[in-house]
Amino acid sequence: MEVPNLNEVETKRLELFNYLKATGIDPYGKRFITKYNNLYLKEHFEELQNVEVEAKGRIIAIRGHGKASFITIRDFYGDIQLYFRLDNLGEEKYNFFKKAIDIGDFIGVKGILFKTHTGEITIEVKDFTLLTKAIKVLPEKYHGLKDPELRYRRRYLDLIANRSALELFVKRSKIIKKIRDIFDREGFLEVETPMLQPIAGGASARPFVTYYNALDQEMYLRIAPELYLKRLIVGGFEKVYEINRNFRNEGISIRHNPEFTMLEAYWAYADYTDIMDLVERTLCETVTYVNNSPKTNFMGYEIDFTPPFRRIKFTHALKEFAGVTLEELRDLSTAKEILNKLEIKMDKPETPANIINEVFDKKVEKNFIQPTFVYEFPIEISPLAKRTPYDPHLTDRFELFIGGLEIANAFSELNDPQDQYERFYEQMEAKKKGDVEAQEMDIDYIEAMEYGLPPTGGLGIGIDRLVMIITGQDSIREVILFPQLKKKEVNERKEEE
RNA sequence: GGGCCGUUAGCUCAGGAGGUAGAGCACCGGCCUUUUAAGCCGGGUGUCGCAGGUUCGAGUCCUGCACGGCUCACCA
Repeated sequence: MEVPNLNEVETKRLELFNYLKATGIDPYGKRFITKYNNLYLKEHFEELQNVEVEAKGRIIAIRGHGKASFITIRDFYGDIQLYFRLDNLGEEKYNFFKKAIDIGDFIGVKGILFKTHTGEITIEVKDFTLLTKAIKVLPEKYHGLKDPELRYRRRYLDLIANRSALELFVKRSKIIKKIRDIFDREGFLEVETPMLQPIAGGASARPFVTYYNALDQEMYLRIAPELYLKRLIVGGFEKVYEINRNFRNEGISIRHNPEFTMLEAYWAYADYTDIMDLVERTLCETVTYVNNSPKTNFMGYEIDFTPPFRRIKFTHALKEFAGVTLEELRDLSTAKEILNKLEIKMDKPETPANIINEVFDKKVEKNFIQPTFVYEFPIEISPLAKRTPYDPHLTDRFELFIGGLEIANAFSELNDPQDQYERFYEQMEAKKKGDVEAQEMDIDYIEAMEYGLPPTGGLGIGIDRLVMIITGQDSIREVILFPQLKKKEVNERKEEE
């Protein structure tokens, strides 16, 4: 039998647990579906007062008074107080409670709903049943669970001890549900495309590599669904979207998790200006829905999602915050002087693409606190976007920044297969020169495009970051239930025969 | 990967300048039939992250390692 490492308290509970089993009481109980949840009982007190009701939940506090006790139980919807009296339960049952029931256990009760002298809605319990016995001790009730490592590794404890954590993830669900509702309403169809891809395309990032035994080939966890979704547009879908995970084999930080949730959407016959309007109304409606206001607080800023968002050309943003022009950055010798002046160190090859990226990342992005569309991105860093009609060095592409974070990326999709081939070719050249994030040639995708990709507007929204901003969280780990942590044996068990 | 900081009881934390490890909650025993961070009396339950080193003596000083946080790099 396997015996966990337990402290003295836990050992005693385990003995109790064995005693319960021996005396025919199942410490793991059975079904106990109640008509009302704890919140409902409280909200409908007027009509349920003096009525016999049932309630269930985990015990989070016990306040004993000798021959009576107050217990607080918690279900998903809320807490409710229970009043256990020796007179009501009888000696045997009350003593069983005193002896065998602890904080952390799940119980089900039946009793009369009333209000105490201090105004607390309470169930005067006539009978109770043990639903599940807890062996481990819950974190402390007042200070909660603070240790970030424990909170992330054992998120269930965080959810129990810190009600705000649970509420935050409920809010995350609501945000995603609302976005789905809006896209559905707008006529988009939700689809699923491969997570395992033979070529990791659609973004510039290092992929996770895995191996598929049956096919005897390397596969990649997707870094984006983009190229598959556009194949669907070739196939005749007009409005599709996908909300799911992307995987990027890169550093973890306060705003990066290696697996993160992305919304991608494609809208045939539209362009990036249509997408801009779609993003504006989607975000404003979503924020208003979950916050009861189009405003949020993030990193000490009040952010207002009321349309229209600020719109600024990429070149103007470069000029305004870095004091440089695209032409200067495209000229290698001028660019080097600028990098020096701006005190930017380049680790990557000093190509125009990398230099433009670097200057924009370091000097420009962080300035956009209120929702801001930066549009007409340079061609060098936009290998999948359609060229701007009046300037072949720019693309019909925008990124949306909020709170200094990149939240969305969108463009009129490049649908010229010849041009796409050349752009992929340039990416391959960059890769040969050591750019590990450069994109791969995807001939199969080119071929799809040769059958005709109609003019299409495409969009990607980083859902985790959006949730951070809407819920006011500084760290992406706070909005991901199980953020990526390094492996650690946190719960070693000693083996026994 | 670099820098800084952290790791002490189940949880939240304190441990001056090296001298037998502390508090609150939780838990155990006693009292208490409307409390709610219930209260009162008594009880400390510990591999001080791990491994070395210095020292008569290390939670404390030194080195290495592990994990975490922040940050830089990386990441559109």
